[in-house]
Amino acid sequence: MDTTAPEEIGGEKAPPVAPFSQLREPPSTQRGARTRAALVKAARKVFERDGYLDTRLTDITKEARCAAGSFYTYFANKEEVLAAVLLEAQEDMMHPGMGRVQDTDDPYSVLEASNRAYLAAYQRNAKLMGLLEQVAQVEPEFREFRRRRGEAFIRRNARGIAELQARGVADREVDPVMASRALSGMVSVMAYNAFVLGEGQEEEGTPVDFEDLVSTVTRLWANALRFPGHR
Amino acid sequence: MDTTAPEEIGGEKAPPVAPFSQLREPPSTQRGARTRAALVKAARKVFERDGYLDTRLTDITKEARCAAGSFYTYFANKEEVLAAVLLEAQEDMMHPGMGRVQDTDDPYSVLEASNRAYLAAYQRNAKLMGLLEQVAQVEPEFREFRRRRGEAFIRRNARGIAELQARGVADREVDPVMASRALSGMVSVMAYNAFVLGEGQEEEGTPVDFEDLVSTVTRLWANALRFPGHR
Amino acid sequence: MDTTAPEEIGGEKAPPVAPFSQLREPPSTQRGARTRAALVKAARKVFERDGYLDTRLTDITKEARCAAGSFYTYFANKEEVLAAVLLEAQEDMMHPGMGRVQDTDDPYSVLEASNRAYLAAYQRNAKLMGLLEQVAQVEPEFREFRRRRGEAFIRRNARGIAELQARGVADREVDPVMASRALSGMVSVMAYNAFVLGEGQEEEGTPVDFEDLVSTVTRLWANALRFPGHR
Amino acid sequence: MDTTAPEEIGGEKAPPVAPFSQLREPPSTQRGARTRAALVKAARKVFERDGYLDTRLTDITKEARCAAGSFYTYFANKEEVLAAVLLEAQEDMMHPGMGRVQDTDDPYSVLEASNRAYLAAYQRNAKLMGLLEQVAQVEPEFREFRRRRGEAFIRRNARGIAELQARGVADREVDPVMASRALSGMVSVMAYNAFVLGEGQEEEGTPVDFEDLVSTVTRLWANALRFPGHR
DNA sequence: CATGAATGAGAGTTCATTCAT
DNA sequence: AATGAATGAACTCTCATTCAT
Repeated sequence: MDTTAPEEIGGEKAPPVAPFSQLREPPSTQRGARTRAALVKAARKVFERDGYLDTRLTDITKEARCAAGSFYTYFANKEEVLAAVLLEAQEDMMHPGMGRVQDTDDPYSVLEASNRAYLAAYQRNAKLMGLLEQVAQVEPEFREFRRRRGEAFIRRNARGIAELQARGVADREVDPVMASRALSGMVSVMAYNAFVLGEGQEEEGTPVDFEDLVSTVTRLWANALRFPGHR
Repeated sequence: MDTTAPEEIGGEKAPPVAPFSQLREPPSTQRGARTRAALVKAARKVFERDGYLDTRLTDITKEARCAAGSFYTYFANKEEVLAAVLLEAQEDMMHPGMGRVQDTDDPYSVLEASNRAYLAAYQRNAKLMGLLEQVAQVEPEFREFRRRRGEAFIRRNARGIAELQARGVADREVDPVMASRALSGMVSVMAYNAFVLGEGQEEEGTPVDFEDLVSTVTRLWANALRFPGHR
Repeated sequence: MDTTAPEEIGGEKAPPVAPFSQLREPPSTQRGARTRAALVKAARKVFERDGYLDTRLTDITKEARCAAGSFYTYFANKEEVLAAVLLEAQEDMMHPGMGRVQDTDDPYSVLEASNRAYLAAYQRNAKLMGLLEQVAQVEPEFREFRRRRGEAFIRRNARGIAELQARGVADREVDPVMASRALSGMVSVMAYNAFVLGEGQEEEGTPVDFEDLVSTVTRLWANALRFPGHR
Repeated sequence: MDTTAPEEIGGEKAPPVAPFSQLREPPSTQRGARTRAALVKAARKVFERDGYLDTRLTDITKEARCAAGSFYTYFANKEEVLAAVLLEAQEDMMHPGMGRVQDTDDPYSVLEASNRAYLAAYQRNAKLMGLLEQVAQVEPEFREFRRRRGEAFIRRNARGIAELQARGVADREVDPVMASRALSGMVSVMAYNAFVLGEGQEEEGTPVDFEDLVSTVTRLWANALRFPGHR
């Protein structure tokens, strides 16, 4: 219930949005490649630490230990480095890689594994996801990026729901796409609240246990689609 | 399933956060009151049009037809006007006022009415909700404000779920608070996607019909809690 | 042979070019007017001293004894101050005001007076004329400004030549406009060489006497049109 | 009336100005010679296209298909390439090569041929002349270069005028040097207006016919010196 | 209370020049 | 000789905030 080709985002279907379509050509020398990599790494670190808006270009170059001007050898502006950062993290974030689900045909287990994988990936990249939410509020290109990422998940889940409906496992009354929007959304809000907002506020809220999260959303999702055979 | 005292936000339980604790005392003269009101109104307009970050203080004073300096007679900074704007809209946004649901005890109808009221309120204040999402990404005080608003809904819905569980109408396996987080979250994402992001993109997506929205989320919510006696 | 309405430049016939169409509205307070005037005055001084390109905006504000930011209260950029400077000097530069030529009908005297007035005005504003030549090489709007200024002189001189031809005083073989282009051009190069380039190089060239200049160009001009009755 | 030794500019009389006194010795290898030539050629192209100021060194190296650093193997800076470009074009610009004027002693025909040759050369090198005007406004060394070039023409024309005066063909009242300054200036302004400014504005002005130009300036020049025997 | 000009710190960006490879 | 990445000084412009009138 969770397998999208990476090109589906910023790829084949829709044309990539501005800052993602690499303008600068990749560095031709090794030294150049090293510097570029250092900048991307530094950018991720600083963005995650200070947020997109509070990051000055010089903070990045300082962190990457290079001159302010060097930044412009590789990127036209803040947006472009961020795009590079996201592109680099994309793989891991889109392919939760849910391990091998025992090839039980049991839909509940598959669903649970899928959710666990999604949530684990979200947690691993929590800082970046928080960053994406922030930038999406501010830069249309990244709003679009976020939308496409979301759509990819919604589409693959809608496909899964439709299959289950065909097999008589899921309620046929609901529209698979609408249901997918709602349930995928449900999972992502939970993830956002737990891993992005939940961080650093252990003092004031309930820290939410990872497995509780998995089982709650899985249970609700299964119920919502009226998986049969519930105890 | 939807009745919170307004003070619950920015009120009794938790102490109000900085920009909401009015520093300035209300203007003493009538003229002052008029100017202040004009500023708040202008601020809402400009914020909704240009976004929080792209709004310059002078845009607000220009819109309010008063001098730049006058702003500081009433507010210390951008955050404070925004707080005033939100406080003013709060009432409508927290008390969806779901009309009189026929005092049928039918939980499904009550749920549906509640969702309809929530979604309608969200739609009415869509611009402002979008604004809130934006500021929450940028100003901690508003992140807190948003959290409290969310918590209020979650708490009242958790209470409703617990009641239904007590009456044997809802699945007793799920934790009422966790379930409320998940389902309330589900509804709010749908609202955000439909009314905040959905605007102005009628061309590229499915505009989503309001009643479809209501029935989908209600159906999924009811299923998730395993309301009995489905048609 | 020398009377143009000031509006003829940047006026009625052709619409004014960008930096001349004052964007900023004039300051409403007296203090504002004072600051603006100080900036224009300072700008002229610095421009004439350092040239357009080597002038930093802060040089101007420093000279005007105001903060860097204040500049932008009145002008959008360097071009706009320069436009203000030129506009202010325009009057004097376009209306040489050749004194009262004895109403002798003597065309030679009239011509001579006209040339003397033109050259005197050029000399008075030599620095500014040099500046104009510089900017015209760099900013199309000012190239256009220079062109219009030139055209104004050419047109009025062409009119004068045509009249003299009608009265039988000037050679009827030449085209009045072409002749005016050539002869007006001749006078302006001489002025440029003498007053703009001639300055500060007294050591290396012949400083050229003002009256020699007047009589040379007048004589050549008269000859070129074959004024009769030469001694 | 038009024969100057090439050394007269940047040559014998006055010592050559900085960027013209070749610092670098000519490249020793063939490969070096090729690169240098490519750079000069590229520089001329880019300068003429973008103007001196808007040309970045990398634009030149890019056009020449060589690395940024290679530039400094041959030139110390922008000025120096430009000097090289001008030096290369100099020959053609100084020796209009007016064909063989039938050795009629007819001064009018000689004058006309001379003017035609001058104007044709100007037209051939119009872009470069425009460039020279631009740089002269910005770099003293090129102002000096332009001055010397002008002086060369003025001197040879002054000599011509003096001869005609001696032969009784030209008005003896005028000072040959002053007259030459004025009349040579007249021709060069006309050329500048027609060939440098006139380009690309065919739509808005009279494109000026080449032969009209020749005959107008020749006629006015002859008149100004009072050549006898006018029809 | 209202006004609107004045302030000035701070950010992004460019590009000639250097230099290790 | 050639390469092309690295450098960093310099400059413009923005806007929240103050304050004299």
